[in-house]
Amino acid sequence: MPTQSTAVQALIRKLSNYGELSTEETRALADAVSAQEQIEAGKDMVLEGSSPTHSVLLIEGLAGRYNMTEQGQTQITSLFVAGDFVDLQSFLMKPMDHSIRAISLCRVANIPHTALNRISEQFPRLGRILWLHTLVDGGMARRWCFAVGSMLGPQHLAHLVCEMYLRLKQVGLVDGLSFHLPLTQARLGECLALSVVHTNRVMQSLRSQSLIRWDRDRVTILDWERLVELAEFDGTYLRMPDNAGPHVAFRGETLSYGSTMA
Amino acid sequence: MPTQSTAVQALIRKLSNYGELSTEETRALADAVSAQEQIEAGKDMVLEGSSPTHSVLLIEGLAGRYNMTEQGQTQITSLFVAGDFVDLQSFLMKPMDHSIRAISLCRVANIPHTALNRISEQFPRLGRILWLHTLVDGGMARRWCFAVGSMLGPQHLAHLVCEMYLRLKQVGLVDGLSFHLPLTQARLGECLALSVVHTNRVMQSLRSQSLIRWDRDRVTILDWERLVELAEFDGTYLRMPDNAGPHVAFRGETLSYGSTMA
DNA sequence: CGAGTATTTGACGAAGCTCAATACCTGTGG
DNA sequence: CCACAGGTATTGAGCTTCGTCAAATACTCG
Repeated sequence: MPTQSTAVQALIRKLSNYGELSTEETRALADAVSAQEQIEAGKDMVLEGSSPTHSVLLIEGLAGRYNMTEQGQTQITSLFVAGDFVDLQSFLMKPMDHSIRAISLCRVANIPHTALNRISEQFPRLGRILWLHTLVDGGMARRWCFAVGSMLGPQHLAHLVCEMYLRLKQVGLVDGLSFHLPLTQARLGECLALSVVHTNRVMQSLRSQSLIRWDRDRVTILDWERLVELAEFDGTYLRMPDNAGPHVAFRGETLSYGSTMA
Repeated sequence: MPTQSTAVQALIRKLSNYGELSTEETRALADAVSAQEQIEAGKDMVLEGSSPTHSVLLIEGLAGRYNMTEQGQTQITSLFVAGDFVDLQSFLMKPMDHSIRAISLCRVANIPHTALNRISEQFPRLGRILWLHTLVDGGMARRWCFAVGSMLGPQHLAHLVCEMYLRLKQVGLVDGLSFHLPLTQARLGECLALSVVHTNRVMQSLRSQSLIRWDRDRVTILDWERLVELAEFDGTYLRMPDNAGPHVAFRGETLSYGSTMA
């Protein structure tokens, strides 16, 4: 039986990317995390218009942030993997202006906003780290927007695969150049702002160029270098401490998150 | 000669949307704001790849956050108006993963990150308000992404006009249903992810429906109700304290930003 | 007036959408 | 084991939105 500690471990791993955590800080977080819950694939875990009293931490599974037009067209604006806070911003900003849905079966834990309030008062440095977490989330949203607006189908898909590879690698969920990504072509189209039919054709394009294999839930990168080149991928915006990709070039001298905190 | 106090006033007005500021907090901010600078239209004020030591406050003018593809195609992902912090996130997150350009002649002031650090330690509540400011910025980026991904030209332009109207109204820069917006069709196309030619045709579409007038730098809304309807516009994501539009419906019971702070 | 920029128009091509049909895959009950 | 149901992937055909190229028009400033 997975215990609460699994949730805390995921959270600690995520946050310590942005700064070391003391024993007291770790304990404070551990005390704040609720028991885990399961959420079925396709069910919403946070609803647009609601004013949450706690934030949701994703322990396992794939989730997505989305908005819908009145005709029911869905646009996914972020994907979340294990270790991600899916709605930390709801701590300070309510009501929700989007919903969050479990794409595969998810395990989540909650942290009450009262606890976040206490933690960030008592441990200002940890509060900073939480702030930074929301900033990285915002930076990823801007990059997603850039991709949706300026890339054609194949480039965009290549970009998404690069991003998901690095994010999953960071949390230890890749196997060589292969990883589990339970996105149907319909969901993928909602990420790329493409119809299902065209998503299928875009995927065939990358397959025929021997860039990726995508079989059911399993994605395999066949040529990382060419994939990065096609995507014009630069992972700076992911704010990862190590250059996680096999050959990824990060621009900029040194990655210095929160240098004013040092 | 506009003095430094102009900058502080704009900043105070902006931040007090999210919470009242005490005299001490106001003074701390005033002490932190530098003298003003001018930045010519078309010049960058913050560069991708750089690691700023201060954040830039826009006092007057129009600025835009953008990314460019290798072939030089530009995507604007945010617009900034008077009173906006254009890169508050660089306080904690460096290096920049995008640039910010003056679209018209801009007046700006700087706040050193060392000062932000001191302020947020000394006045935790004000620190929270700054955090919230970055969250609202992130929320606007997600909405922009939604719009780019899911709206056709005319609806998207209508949405942009609705947003800019409310944001400019909030800082007192509208005259009835008319406002100054120095965006050429080329720049507008970079916002909407459309070519200049098509942007022109989209604009003619809204004009021929008698929804807007857009003459040089001046935009006039001719029928707010129908414009909102076309755009499916819901201003919740702007987090404005009052329902600023002539007839805008905000969804959600009460706008409660930072309710955990109360 | 003349240069430079911004807007507008026309014609044609490319990217992507919709509709419709077909194939495939997986789990269920008989 | 098979048949079936429901979801997912794939293909083709015709259409829409939007891009590119090229040219003409208008506006602004010196």
